[in-house]
Amino acid sequence: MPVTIRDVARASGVHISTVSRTFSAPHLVNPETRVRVLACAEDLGYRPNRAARALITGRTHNIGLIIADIANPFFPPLIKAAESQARHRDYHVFVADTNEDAAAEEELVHALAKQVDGVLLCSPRMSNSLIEQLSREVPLVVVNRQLAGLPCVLMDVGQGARSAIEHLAGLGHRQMALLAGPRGSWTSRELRRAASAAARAAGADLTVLGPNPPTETGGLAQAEQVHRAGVTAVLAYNDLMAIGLLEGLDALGVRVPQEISVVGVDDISLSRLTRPKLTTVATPTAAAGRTAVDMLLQQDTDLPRTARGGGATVAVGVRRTTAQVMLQTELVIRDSTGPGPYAGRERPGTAAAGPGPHRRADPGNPVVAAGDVVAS
Amino acid sequence: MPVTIRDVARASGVHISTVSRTFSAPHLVNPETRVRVLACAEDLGYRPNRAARALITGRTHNIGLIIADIANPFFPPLIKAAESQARHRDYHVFVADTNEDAAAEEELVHALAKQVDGVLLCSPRMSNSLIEQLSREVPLVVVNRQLAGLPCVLMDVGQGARSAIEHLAGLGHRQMALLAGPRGSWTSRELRRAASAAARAAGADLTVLGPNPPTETGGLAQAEQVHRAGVTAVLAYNDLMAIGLLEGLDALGVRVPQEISVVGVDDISLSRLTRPKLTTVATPTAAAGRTAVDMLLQQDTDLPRTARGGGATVAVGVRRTTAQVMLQTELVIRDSTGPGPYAGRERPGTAAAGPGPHRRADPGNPVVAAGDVVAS
DNA sequence: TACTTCGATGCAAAGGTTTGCAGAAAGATC
DNA sequence: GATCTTTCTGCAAACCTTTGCATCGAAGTA
Repeated sequence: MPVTIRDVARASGVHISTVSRTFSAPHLVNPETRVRVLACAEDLGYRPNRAARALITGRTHNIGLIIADIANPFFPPLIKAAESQARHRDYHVFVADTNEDAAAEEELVHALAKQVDGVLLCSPRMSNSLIEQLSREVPLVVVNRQLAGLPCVLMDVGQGARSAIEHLAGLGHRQMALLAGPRGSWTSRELRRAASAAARAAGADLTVLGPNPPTETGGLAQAEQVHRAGVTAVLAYNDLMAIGLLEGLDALGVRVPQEISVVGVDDISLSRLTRPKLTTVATPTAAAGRTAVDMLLQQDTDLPRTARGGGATVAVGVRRTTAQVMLQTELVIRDSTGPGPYAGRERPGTAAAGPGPHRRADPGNPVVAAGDVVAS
Repeated sequence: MPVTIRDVARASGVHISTVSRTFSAPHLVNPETRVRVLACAEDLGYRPNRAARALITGRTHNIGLIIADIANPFFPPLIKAAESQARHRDYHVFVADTNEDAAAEEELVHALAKQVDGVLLCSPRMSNSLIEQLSREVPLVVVNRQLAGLPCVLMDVGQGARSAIEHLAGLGHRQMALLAGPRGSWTSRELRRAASAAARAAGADLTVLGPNPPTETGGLAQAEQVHRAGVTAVLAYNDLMAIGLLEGLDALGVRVPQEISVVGVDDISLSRLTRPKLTTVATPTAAAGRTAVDMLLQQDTDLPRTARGGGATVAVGVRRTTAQVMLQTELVIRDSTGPGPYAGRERPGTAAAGPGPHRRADPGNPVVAAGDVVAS
């Protein structure tokens, strides 16, 4: 029933190899023949069987996309961008969800390895060493994790945290809390590192609460803790947690931003819809998706998959380019942050943020810190 | 470099066919041999090549999932459920996003057809006839669209709309509006049909506004229109639009629910977070995802794909079961609906909804309306 | 002992495509 | 007119599995 290359060949009176070339190397076939073949193919509704093609070329034209949680609104823009970028290059995307589980992650990489040309690992929860190990099984691009020797797409949440803390300090806050993210998250560590340093520089105290699940519930559950800690400003690991916190504080009768200021990270579309609207560190998720796909496909064209032909395939030192791309973030000031108890009594050296809300700019050009590494 | 079945065969001193059987028909191989082979396979890190297997068995063990818009929070729970159900059965899910575009939908079905065993078409925007035509190319299960002769998973939004309208009428509303969804949406038509009938029965007027894009922006853009229409209650195509509408009304200084009551559809997690919290018709999205996968895989085991062997494969009338599953919805009353101008002056026959908010019950058992159809 | 049965394994074809190589026909060069 | 190119097409092997059939040895039966 399914129409194969053979049917087309028969219908157009040429050999199957000519049909094959009509599609994969058109310049090698006579224009007249080509149009005839194409007409027949169109007519019969022929579509090349990708499995068969994959078998011989070693390329499936699929890429895997492993993410922690589709339900987190942070990811869909990334997925959409990755998908559309992939589609442009005639690739398809396999999306898989790990439910924030490191074990599921490993399992999925294995399962995907043989049926994709590469995997995008987004916000992994696995250990670095495990990721490195898996990268020997299938080409990997890692998003939101820095890993020497592997291509990474990073968002500069450190800079974002710094801006957020400076913004808060500028508003006169001295007692702050950081709602940490899940264990195993590079972003969370990065956030914590940068926020601590920035707080110290601004002469403010920073209490770290967590780790927490990166969800509304995670934020909600910490509301009381935050309240008891006596802080006047909070930076949350992501917007979802910030929103949960907003909920929880509201339930406790704590007013935002009058009593406590809240800052999120990600700038998901939801953050414009809460009351008060959320001040947040915008991360360029779509750009990250696009960039990651590009890097994977780049890497992929570098190293040909099938070593057919001649006997002992002497591995002459495959050259793997492992660029690391750092994408910029930006603080978007809305209504969930306001003056703290020390407002007006600012310390010198802490830059006061301008009064008007920043509008989020274009994702901007990636700051590329490329490095070449020669692997075996 | 990649380890094949041949490597395992060599290492364990048996023929490749024995290795193959060790995995696909273990009962046919001697237990001792089996453990030896398995040990070698484990040792070498062998994973069967799914492309090669697909080529001969005709099954890819992948399924395609085509949805209108991943960024719509309605879909992620469906995707997660589908994925986890598929994984249980050793299947993987290809997720693709059409950006609400009917043409992209068709294109994607074609592209996916050859590399999946079946496709889940969620909330399609294509015409019925096109869907039917595509279903001859690849097994299809349709979600949120009723189509004779094809397996469908439906949510009873009609019932939901009825409950919503009755709830509003019970609160004393007589002038209502329906914010329609996108063109081509079965759900939107269904909603409109049921809401109109229910409004008529309750002696209320129902103005239909739309079609609209099913997004916050779509709802926001209609706020002024709604205001001008002089209605006191609105049923929106989905929660996202309802939330956008909430925004827009707020901007116009219209208070919800004091001046206008708003009801959404879907019960996305966000609807608990808006102020006021959204009254909405909960749809069993996760159950829909699970059910759809089950139906697809069921259908798939029914009709063997490859007709190898014996000469003319006389099609003796393949029996296609085309069950249609209708899942129940439920009205969840929160804070965005309140008394209308006719409160207290209720007409007999309109059941007043209880005051306490309904808690959403378990997804419940599907109401199955199964039918057997003999196709060629 | 001769014959059947049965369980385990090997053999080889098949699935749809790509691709190096070879052959043919046509055109160019001398 | 012979030789060399060039352009196009055909041939057949290869990719990695699965699977119907054949084989073979051992156990069971008469």
